[in-house]
Amino acid sequence: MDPKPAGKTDRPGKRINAKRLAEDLDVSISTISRAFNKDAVIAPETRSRILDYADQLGYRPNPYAQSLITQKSRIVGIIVSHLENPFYPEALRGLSEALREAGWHLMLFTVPSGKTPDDILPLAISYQPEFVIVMAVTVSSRAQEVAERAGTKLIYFNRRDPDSSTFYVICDNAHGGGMIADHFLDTGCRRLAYIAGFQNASTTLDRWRGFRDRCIERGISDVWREEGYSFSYEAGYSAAMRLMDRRPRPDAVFCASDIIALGCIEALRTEFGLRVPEDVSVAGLDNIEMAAWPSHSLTTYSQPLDRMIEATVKLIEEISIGAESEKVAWQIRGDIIVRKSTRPMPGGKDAVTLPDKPS
Amino acid sequence: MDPKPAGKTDRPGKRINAKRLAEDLDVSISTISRAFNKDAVIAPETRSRILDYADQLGYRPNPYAQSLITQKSRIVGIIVSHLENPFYPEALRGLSEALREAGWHLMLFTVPSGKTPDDILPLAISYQPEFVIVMAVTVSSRAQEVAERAGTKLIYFNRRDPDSSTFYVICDNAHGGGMIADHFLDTGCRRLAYIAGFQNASTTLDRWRGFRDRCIERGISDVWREEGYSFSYEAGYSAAMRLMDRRPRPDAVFCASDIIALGCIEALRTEFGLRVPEDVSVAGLDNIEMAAWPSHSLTTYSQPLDRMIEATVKLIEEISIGAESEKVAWQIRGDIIVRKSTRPMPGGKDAVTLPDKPS
DNA sequence: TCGTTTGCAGCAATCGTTTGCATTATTTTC
DNA sequence: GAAAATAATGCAAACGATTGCTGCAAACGA
Repeated sequence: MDPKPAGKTDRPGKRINAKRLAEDLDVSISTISRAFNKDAVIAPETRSRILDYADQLGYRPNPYAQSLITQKSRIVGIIVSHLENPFYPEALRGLSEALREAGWHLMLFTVPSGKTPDDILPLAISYQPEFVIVMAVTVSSRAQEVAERAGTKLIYFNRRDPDSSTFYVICDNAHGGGMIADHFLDTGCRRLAYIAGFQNASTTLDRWRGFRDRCIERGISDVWREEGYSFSYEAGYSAAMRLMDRRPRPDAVFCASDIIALGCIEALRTEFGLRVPEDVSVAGLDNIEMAAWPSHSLTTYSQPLDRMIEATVKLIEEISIGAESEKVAWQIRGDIIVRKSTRPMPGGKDAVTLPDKPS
Repeated sequence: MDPKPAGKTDRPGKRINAKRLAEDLDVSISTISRAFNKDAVIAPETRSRILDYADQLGYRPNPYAQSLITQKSRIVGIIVSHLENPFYPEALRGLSEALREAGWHLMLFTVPSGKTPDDILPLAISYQPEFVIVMAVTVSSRAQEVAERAGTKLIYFNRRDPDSSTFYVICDNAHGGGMIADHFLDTGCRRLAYIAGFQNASTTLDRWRGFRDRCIERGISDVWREEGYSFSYEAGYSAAMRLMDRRPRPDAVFCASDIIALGCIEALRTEFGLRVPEDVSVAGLDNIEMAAWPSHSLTTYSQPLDRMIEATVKLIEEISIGAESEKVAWQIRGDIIVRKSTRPMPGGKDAVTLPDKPS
C-alpha cells in the first residue's frame, strides 16, 4: 500500500521537487505536473495518488520554475501613494482579498514622500508582474510606455488619464459632486464652496466639475473654490482657515474627500467656533469608515468600492485570458449618504439617512 | 562604435534575455550575468559596455530565473489582519519603504474576516518568500512549523509568542502601561480602568500587566478591567458603555489601543454626556496620526515605529546573510505623549506636551 | 627566457517546471 | 479478430539565469 519504497520518505537534504515525487511514485515528471494542472489529461486515480502523496510530503510546484516556463507570474503589483488617507487602506484590503480569491498574488509598493509613482514604477515592473494597479493621483503618460516595454499592463484605480487610453476604474465623481450640490441647495444653502484636493488629480477636477455645473444649472453661478493641494486632514484644516477668512462666509462646503472634510470641520469648530451643520454644512466624498463615527457623522457620497474592486478584478481576468476586453474603462455610480454634518431637509424628511452609530 | 551588428536592435518577437545581449555584444552569457553581479570578477570596461547596452534595450535579468537557480527570492511576505486599525497602515507603509530600500520585495496578504492568519499562511508561503512578517494578534504555534517546512522564516511584528522562540519585534508594552498608570495617578485619578483588546493577544496582556502592576505598586489594588474583544472603534465604544454602568464610575480609562480610546471617548461624550478629561481621563497606546488631531488630542504611549521597523529589517538582513543573529527578539521602549484627553498635571507644568494641531 | 601568478572570459551543468509530440495500453468498431 | 480510435503516460526541449571549473593571455619574477 505504501506508495513508495520504504525509507525514501525521509530522504535527507534536497528539497522535494517533482522529480522526487516522480521517482517515489514511479511515474514521470510530466505526470506530476499534470496532476496539478486542472485541465490536463490524466487518469483520475493517478492524479489523486499524486496529490495525496504530495500533500503528505508538503510538496507544491515551484512557482519560479512555473513562471519561468509559462511566462506568466500571476502577480499583480500595486502602487499606493497615500496610505495615510483611510480610503486607500480600505481599497487595498478589498483588492487584496478579491485578487487572492481570483488566484493572484499582490506585490505592494508604496511611494515615499518626495517621490512620485513614476519613480517607483520601474521597480514595480522589475518583478514582471502581469499587471500593475496604480492607486495614486499623479502619473505621467510615459508610465504607460515604460510598462508596455516590460510587458506589464497598467490599470488606474480611482484615477483616469485624460490623455492615454489606459485601463481605469473610477467612481462617477462628477455625479457625486452634483448630488452634493443638490443636497446643499435642497437644504437651503446658497453660498457654496469647494475645497480641492491635489490640483491636477482627475478626482479633484471631476468632483469640482460636477459640483459647479449643477450649481450653475440651478442658478448659483458663484461657487468658491479653495485649493487644498492634497487629500489630507491637514489640507482640509488649513484650506478651511483660508476659506473662512472670506466675506461673506460660505454656508456649505463640499470637500474633495472625506479626510479633507474632517480636517475642515475641525478647523471650523476649533478656529472659528462655528457649529456644523447649524452655521456651515460640510460634506465629503468617499464614505470612509470613519465618516460614520458619531463624532463626525459626515454627509458624503460613497465610492462604490465593492463594485469598483469587482470591476478591477474582472478587467484583470479578462485581459489575462486574452479576451481583449472592449470595456477599457469603468465608471461606477455611488450614492449620497446623508448624515449630520449637513443641515436637515426643510420638509423634515431626510432622503437617505444611514445610522451613524457603531453597530 | 555600434556595439552590435546593425539591424539587430529591433529584432522582432522574442523578449530580450541574456543570450540576446551576449550575441549582440559578442560575449558569453556568463559575462552578462557577471556584469549585473556586484561582486563578480569582470573587467570594468566590459561591465559598463554591457550595462550601457542593457540599459539601451531595457534589459533586466529575469527574477524568476534568478530565484530558481539561486534559491533566494528577495521576497518578504506580510500578513496583516486588521488594516482597519490605522496603526497597521502606518506600520505597513514604513515597512514597505524600509524593505524596498534594503532591496526586498513585499508581498501582501490580508486576512479576511472570519479567517485567521493561520489560514492564510500556506498561501503566503506558496510563493516561497524568504521571510513572512506577521502583523496579527492570533497565530497558532503550528504556524512556525508550517513555515519552517517551506524554508521560510517567520517574524512577528507587534506581537510576541509566549511559547515558541520565533523572532519578534514589539514595543515595551508593559512599560507603556506603567507610564500611563503613573500619569493617571500623578494627575489625581484614583478609580482606574482598563479596556482590553483582543483577549489573548500579547499586546492586550502586556499592557494590562504593566498598567495593573504599577497601580498596585502605588497602592491602588482595585483596577477594573473591561473586555473589548478586539482592537477597534466599535469595541471601545461598547466597552465604554458597559464600563460606565458600573458604580462608582472610573475617573480614568486606559485603552489597549488608540482606536479603542477614540471609540471610548465618543461613547462617554455621546452616550453619557461626560466630559473628557474633566470627568474622565482617557489614554490610549500606539500614537497613531489621528491621535494628534485637535478633535481627539489623545494622550497616549507611542509605539516607536521607526525603530521597530529598523529592527525588523536588520533582523531580516542578518538572518539572510546567514549570520544567525543572537538577538532573536527586540523589545523597544516608547514614550508617553501627553495631550488633552487626560487631566493636566496638578502643578500646572506638563511633563511632555506635544502640539496637537496639524502642522 | 621560461615558469608562475593573475585577471578575465567561456563552458556546461543546474534550478524545477510545462508542453508538443511520440509511444504505449486500452477500448471501440466493423 | 484486425484495424482504428481513444486514453494515458513518457520523452525531451525549452524557460533564463548562476557559478565552479577550465583555459588563455598578459604580467611578473628570477
